[in-house]
Amino acid sequence: MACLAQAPLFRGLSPRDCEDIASRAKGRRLSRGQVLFREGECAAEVSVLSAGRLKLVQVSSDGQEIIQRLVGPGELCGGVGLTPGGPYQHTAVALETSNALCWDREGFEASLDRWPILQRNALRILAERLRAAEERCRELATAKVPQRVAHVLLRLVGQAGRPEDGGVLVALSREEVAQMAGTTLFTVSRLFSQWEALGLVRPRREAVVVDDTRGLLEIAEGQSPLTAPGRPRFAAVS
Amino acid sequence: MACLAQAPLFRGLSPRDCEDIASRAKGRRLSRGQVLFREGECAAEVSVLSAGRLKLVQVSSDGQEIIQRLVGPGELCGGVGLTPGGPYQHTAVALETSNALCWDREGFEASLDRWPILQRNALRILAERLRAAEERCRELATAKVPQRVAHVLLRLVGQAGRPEDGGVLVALSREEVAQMAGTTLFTVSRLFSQWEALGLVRPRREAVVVDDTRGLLEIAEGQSPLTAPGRPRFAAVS
DNA sequence: TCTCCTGCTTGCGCTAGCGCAAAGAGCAGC
DNA sequence: GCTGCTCTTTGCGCTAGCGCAAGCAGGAGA
Repeated sequence: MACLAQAPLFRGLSPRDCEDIASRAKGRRLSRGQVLFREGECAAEVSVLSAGRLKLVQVSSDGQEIIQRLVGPGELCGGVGLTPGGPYQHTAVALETSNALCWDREGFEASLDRWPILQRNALRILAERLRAAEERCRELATAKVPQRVAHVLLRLVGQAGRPEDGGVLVALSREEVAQMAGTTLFTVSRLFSQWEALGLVRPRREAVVVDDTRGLLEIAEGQSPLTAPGRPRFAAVS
Repeated sequence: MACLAQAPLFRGLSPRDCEDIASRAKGRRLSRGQVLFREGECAAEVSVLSAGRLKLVQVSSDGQEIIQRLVGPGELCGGVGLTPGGPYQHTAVALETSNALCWDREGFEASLDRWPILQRNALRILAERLRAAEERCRELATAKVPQRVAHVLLRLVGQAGRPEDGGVLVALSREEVAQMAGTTLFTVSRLFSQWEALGLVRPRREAVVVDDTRGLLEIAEGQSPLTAPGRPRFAAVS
């Protein structure tokens, strides 16, 4: 339960209050592939992940799946801030064996009222998440595919990387990376192959080892010749 | 000041409290093109628009501008939920003559503490905004350009449309529409021309009149042959 | 009325990236 | 070991949409 005190949601709360709140939660265990909640269902619970990792996916009307976000230990997911009775926005799928603390909506909102810091923290978390989502929009709207994939990889290294002989292993399939970057598994595969030739990454089955973060950063920033082969566009000169 | 009571932020507050809070605000008048705050500046204020319309823009490292959101009367913008001292996420530019009520960050946060409903409302607003941003991500990642432009137009009809002989006039330039849909002004112009031939819209200078909402909806949903000329993709059959 | 300016249209060429199909490569279970 | 399954790679063709440039047009101001 020590992890709870470090969760952004509980920052500033006394350990005693943390424990009080945690004691009201129901613990849920998920093995890889299991679903914590499903997009469109009535949002009955709010959860904080205590161990493991989830992906939050959405599926568009034509059946395309995209990954909106990964959730790691200490992070919040579920029906936060939604209007009562509203549906979950995502389907939460465990990427590995995970544990979650789950409160029913009513109980959680009662806690928000009782500990104002909690509500303040929730506001901060949503604001930060909104910032991230808008940044993603900006990137999808303006950046080329290689830049986006490189950026996704860099985020994943920080968020879900495990050290692996000299590099960092990111345990996601080509398809999942594609679903985070807004492209196809084919294109991701091709990019990985190119980057392997440059010594940036080592492709693995359902994973990739990142060796040269610096190099990926250059691609993500668009400084690499790989992403800016022609002439870059200029602003009008006065 | 009657509009304040209808602003989502103040929902559930007594008129008396509304007035109290409003009296602490500084009123600002903006004429078309003026800037209320600028991306990257220290976020000193929180604002509610009382009249007019703003666009919230971001510019990416390579100079591309995108429009993240429009703000209408009663809507909130500025430094909400940010960590103290953090920067504004957008530049707010008036699309027409506008009035805003502005609180300094400290005063606003004090009000949040004093009226818990206020904080609850802010949470709802951010959650809704997050939902919208994620939907936009999904669309940018999965939908084709004509679908996205049609969808932007439909949103604009509701958000910023003025009735105009039989249709609804949306007063944004091709470029601005492009910046909302993640494409170029050329492509938007071409689409408008096509749609004009179908009787869906009437292009105007720095504006467009939408005549057939239904037709645009079909394009946005991808049911129109215009957006799905080839074979649509299928899920694998068992 | 003429001029200028800014925004819009449209033709043209081009390429990034998609989508398919077929072949390879790990991994599990028998 | 062999078999089958799923994930991945890669060649190939194709087209949506970008980017430019040239010309058009609607307002504002002189």
